[in-house]
Amino acid sequence: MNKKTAEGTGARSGIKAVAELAGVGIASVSRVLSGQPGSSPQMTQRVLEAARQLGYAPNLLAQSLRRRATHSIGFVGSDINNPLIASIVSGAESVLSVARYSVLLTNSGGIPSVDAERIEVLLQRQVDGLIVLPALEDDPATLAALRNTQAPVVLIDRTLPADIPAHYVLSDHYQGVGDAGRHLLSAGHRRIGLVVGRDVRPTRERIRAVEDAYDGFGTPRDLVVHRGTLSAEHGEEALEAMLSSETPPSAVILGGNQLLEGALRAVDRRKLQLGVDLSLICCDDVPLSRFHQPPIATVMRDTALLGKRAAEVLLAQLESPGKTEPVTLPTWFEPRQSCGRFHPGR
Amino acid sequence: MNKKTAEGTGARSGIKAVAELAGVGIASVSRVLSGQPGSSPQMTQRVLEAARQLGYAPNLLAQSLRRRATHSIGFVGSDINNPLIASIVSGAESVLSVARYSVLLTNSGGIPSVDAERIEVLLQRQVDGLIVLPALEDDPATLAALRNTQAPVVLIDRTLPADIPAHYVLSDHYQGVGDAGRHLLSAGHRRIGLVVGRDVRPTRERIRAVEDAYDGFGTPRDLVVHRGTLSAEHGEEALEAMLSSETPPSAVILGGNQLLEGALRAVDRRKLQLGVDLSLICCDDVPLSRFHQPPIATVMRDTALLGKRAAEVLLAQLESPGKTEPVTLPTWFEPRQSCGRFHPGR
DNA sequence: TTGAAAGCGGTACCAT
DNA sequence: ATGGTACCGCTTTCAA
Repeated sequence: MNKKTAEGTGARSGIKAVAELAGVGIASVSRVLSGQPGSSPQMTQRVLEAARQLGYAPNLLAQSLRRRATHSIGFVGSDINNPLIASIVSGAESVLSVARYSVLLTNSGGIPSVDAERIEVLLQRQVDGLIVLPALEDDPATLAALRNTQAPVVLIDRTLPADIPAHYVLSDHYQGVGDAGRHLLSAGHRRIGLVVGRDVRPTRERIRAVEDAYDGFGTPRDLVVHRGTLSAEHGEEALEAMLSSETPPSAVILGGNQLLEGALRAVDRRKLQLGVDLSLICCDDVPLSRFHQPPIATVMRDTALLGKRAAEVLLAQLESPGKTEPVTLPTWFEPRQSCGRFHPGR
Repeated sequence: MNKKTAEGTGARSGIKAVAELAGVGIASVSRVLSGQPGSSPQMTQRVLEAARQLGYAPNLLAQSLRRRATHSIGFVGSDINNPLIASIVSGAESVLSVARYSVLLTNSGGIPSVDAERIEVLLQRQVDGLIVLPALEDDPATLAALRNTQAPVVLIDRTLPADIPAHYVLSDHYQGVGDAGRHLLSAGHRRIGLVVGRDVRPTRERIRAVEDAYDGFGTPRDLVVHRGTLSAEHGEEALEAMLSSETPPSAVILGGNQLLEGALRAVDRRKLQLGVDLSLICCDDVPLSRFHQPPIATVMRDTALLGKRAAEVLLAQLESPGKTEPVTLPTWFEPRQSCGRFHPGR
């Protein structure tokens, strides 16, 4: 298929080689290739032809250095293995890639110091912007790293001190978990367990939501909060702990999808029947949970949308910087058999 | 906490500013900061102090341009939402990040032309290497893109024409699926359905494995192969099609984890009891599948390891280029209730 | 040991 | 419309 001689010898040729072959100046080549106006049709032809012959491909590194823009953004999350995070990344990537931005992905493993370190590296790589899901909202190193840049930063499901110039895309956990709580209370549950992660916005909102639900029922806040990491292991531990207490809760809300697997292990071991012996509600969808026996009631949200919105906010800032209002996306409660049927208050 | 004056004014200062503040030459700063030998203790001190004061952070773009190495690698996959891919990425990222490499992540959506395009962009960004999971093994554009570089390329679960210089990390699908097939055959199944994706290595190996299993039993190859994408939708379609045929298979092997959800929809709709009315085996683990009622038999593999090995092979090539033998990682069959109990051949 | 200067591969200003 | 050239921020001879 080689028309001429050295077509596609490997993308080694630079703009200089193209200029030589075309017998024109370097500046002209740059103009034509970057689609700037002010080139005669002949010039355009010659350059394009030469570039094609040499199989020229621009060195984006050099271009970025000179233009002071890399057309790349950094994503810092805890763990891409979490389908929640994966979905967010995926959503963000989809809108960024149509805008021709590349994504630098980093996993911090949920370790605050790693968050900070990774943010620093990404900034050194001169990313144009950052989408961050930090493990903590008040880690000094992370905050320092974030303060250390002019590049726009979008946070997902976290709120940072006001002195950090950042943009926010949040989920309305309060609504979904509130509905879940009210559902349980009107089903007669009076002692509800809530498994949560670290003290970040979703955790606070979920607790507040259930507390307010109790208040709305004029019932004492008999809420059992279990804190830890949002892992399957913690899900198991948390359920074990709650269920073996003197006065175990009759319903449990899991504040994270990863908890479900562990929770089910504990439930299985104790041969409890979900929806009968214990009501269970999970926050965030898990692939097969609606096919579980019984199906697992879930507080849903569109996680891909979370990533998309974050990317959109970021792109908008890249266009024209400025302050923005937080974007809040809905969550909703989907009752399923695992949270049982109504039965009169005890 | 600001010791001196302008400490941390934003990472705007370059190596030049450091040199000026320290009252030394630029070259010396570079030497000290990049840890090269041949600097007096005083020089080292002065430079370090100046850098600290200015909150200097290197511009990795400039460094990469000059060094002709970016310390970054590109990952091209179909869809990070697939927990399988997510796990691979995660595994790769974990070993790359300890080697201080950054990862550029791209989703192709399983579209061959997008694969090619994304590979091209990553190469223009001068990634030092590539880990690729292309949708097809013979897409001309993708192959051309891959041929277009000196950078080492590692393929996962794909084999390319011999003229492409690439390295391979593969799964031994033949073993796991073979065991699954033999399990079904000895349980008395004679007509087995196999749902697969496009014509890539895993698909071929799985078909071959079941065929050989039939042969090993001296039984006619009564295999029903259904081809399509590896989506939940296709899983549903495939099962609908197979189950509504005149002579439906009594057992089905799903050649991809995403198929399971769809398959379960079809099974539920028909009120079939898995392990009794129909035996089902899924390739690759799905989070809750072992908690399903009944638990889903699965052909397992360590997907994170797949990513780790790929990264290791890549790093080794970056150290010292050369040809390598394909790395093959095991798969194994885990029988569970969904594939029923033994019952005599019909 | 140290620093001046020549690039890396582009972009963009400025004069022609 | 075109091309020379300074420069982006850093590394790396090379000479002092």
